[in-house]
Amino acid sequence: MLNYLPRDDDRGGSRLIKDTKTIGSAYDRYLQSSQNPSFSSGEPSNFGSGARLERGVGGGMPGLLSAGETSILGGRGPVGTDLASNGRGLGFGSQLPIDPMVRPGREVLPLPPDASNTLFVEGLSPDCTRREVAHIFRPFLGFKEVRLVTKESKHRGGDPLVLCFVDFQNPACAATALSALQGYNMDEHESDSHILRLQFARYPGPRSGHGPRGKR
DNA sequence: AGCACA
Repeated sequence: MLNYLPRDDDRGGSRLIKDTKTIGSAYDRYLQSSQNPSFSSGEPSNFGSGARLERGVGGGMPGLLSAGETSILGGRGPVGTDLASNGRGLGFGSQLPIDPMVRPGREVLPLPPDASNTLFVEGLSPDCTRREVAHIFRPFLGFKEVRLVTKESKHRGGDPLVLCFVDFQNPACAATALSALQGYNMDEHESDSHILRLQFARYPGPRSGHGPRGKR
């Protein structure tokens, strides 16, 4: 039997990403870079190609934001992305434009030494829901899950503080989301009351780690 | 200005 052979829509390239409208402004720079032809080869817009790769494991819109190509520092330079402003003294990425270990779909990304699979996010409004936070992170490639933690305010009568931990499949994916959403204002018109601050989680733990530690 | 889950 001839099984349905995959249409050459990945080759034809006639199909462009058209769902980009639905994404908010915070993702624009990444969408722009996603449309950059230079890595359109490495990043097949796997909307139609089902049998392609299962890179979009976590989310509904895979491939929109890939952790690989946009150097988390390069795409954005302005304000204190603490990744960039850390100034580790290394020319991030400028040294190795292309690495031999680069595989299609997973380029190397200059990561800070403390990078982990899990992001620690604060600055969420007390009434934000898990679903809402998940919506923010889900478009990012490699997103796995989000866990909200509510802590009581230190001051009496203060609103409880909501923290959250976001798991990704690898530190590169986490770093991309971190860089992209750093300083993201959840309610812009409400003044800068809630601005997201993201870090790598201190103790990523078994849940985000790739198995039991102690590989050897 | 705060880091949980196993």
